[in-house]
Amino acid sequence: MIDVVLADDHPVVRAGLRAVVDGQPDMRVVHETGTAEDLLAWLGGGGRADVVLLDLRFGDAGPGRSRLGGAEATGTVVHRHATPVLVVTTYGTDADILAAVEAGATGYLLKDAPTEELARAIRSAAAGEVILGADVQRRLLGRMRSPGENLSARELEVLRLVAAGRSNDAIARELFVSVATVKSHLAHINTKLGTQSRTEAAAVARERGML
Amino acid sequence: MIDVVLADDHPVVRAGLRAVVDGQPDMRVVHETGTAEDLLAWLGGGGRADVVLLDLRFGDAGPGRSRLGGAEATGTVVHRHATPVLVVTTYGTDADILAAVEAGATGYLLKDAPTEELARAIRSAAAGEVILGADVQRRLLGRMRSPGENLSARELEVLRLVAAGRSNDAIARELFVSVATVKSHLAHINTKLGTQSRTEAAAVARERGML
DNA sequence: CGGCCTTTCCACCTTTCGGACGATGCGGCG
DNA sequence: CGCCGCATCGTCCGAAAGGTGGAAAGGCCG
Repeated sequence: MIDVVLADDHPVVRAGLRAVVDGQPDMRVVHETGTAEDLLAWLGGGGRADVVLLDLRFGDAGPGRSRLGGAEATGTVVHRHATPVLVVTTYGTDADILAAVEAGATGYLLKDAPTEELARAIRSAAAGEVILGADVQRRLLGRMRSPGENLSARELEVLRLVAAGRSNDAIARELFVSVATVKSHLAHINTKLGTQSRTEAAAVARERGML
Repeated sequence: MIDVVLADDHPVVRAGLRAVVDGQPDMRVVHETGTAEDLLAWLGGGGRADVVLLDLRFGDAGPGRSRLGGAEATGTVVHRHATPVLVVTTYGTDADILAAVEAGATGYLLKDAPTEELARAIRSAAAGEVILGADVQRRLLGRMRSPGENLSARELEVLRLVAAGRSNDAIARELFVSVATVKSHLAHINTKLGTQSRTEAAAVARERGML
């Protein structure tokens, strides 16, 4: 019997996952939670499971912004509690997937996956195998081919502000550097992304999920 | 007994909605579908329901792009089949909400709404009442207050290209007008949105879901 | 240690944008 | 009919952004 923990901030989705899991003869839901903190608290308090299903987007919409992201939670669960994490999320942007995989997620599925695929993935995850959905694999490959992610931390920071619509001057003031530096970073960004302008860089960044 | 039809392309979410509905003593699921075409075919083929729960985002992720959007489906169901539609979707951008409300949706809920709220909304919708989730109401108000959507069709077209990273020159060539015209539109856009630059306008446009 | 990358900055120059005018023609509306 | 909003073009000018070509300081790694 596979013990499954559900961690998703959408009650409806949680109910759906529960329905799928309960519909399988060889698995059951042992805990259900809507926040990452809850999940870690339960695991820290003696709870144990064979696999954790979690949504990468925790507290994304509400005004009480990100307290604990899904990626961090994944890392903690995998490393501290030695429990495989199967990430089940709605929108699989490249950045999300990469973050999850880097955090040590055992699998990554989109919510529009059929229920049989989900059940199969849970069994694989419980067995310790790494499984990525077909969609996800395609996206990962596409990402690898594209010349992405060479950006340094600073450059990414600049890019984020550019995408937010700030001017070079505003960015310079915000980062406590000179305008020349911002322009320099931006020049590198444009080179690395193969773009011609700040706006195009912002568009490409969004497309690739680097926001 | 309230007869409910589920229309959502995510099997997991569908299972969740079914679990919620089946958990209520006064309602039941009479049909379940993953595409808008299916939904319309079922209704057209003699099926009837007291309320339709549907996801605005149909066929959004896959490569086989949008065939029939949730908004169009909503309009058809409401007007042709005189059946109330309760939109239940993940991300409630202003544009989505507006589209749904304009299409005649009876209600609009985010998927992170608690199950009781969902059940209440279904009852209200079946009774013909218009109900918007608390989150949604807040967003709509915020939208109304903000000086948005005064943009003309042409301006919006320009804005879209700007957000895609095109230069004025490229936009001019793409729209078969002169650069002066593009600049003129952009000037109006910046005035209407209260922005200072193309990049900022693009950022604001994304934030407000005008993409 | 000597490259290599990152981050910071500079100067000079060209291109692009944005603001501030104005002008035309078109279509709707009272 | 005049007025207004929209779309289309124009000019002039200053500001912002981007390209080129540097340079210096610090970190990392073989």
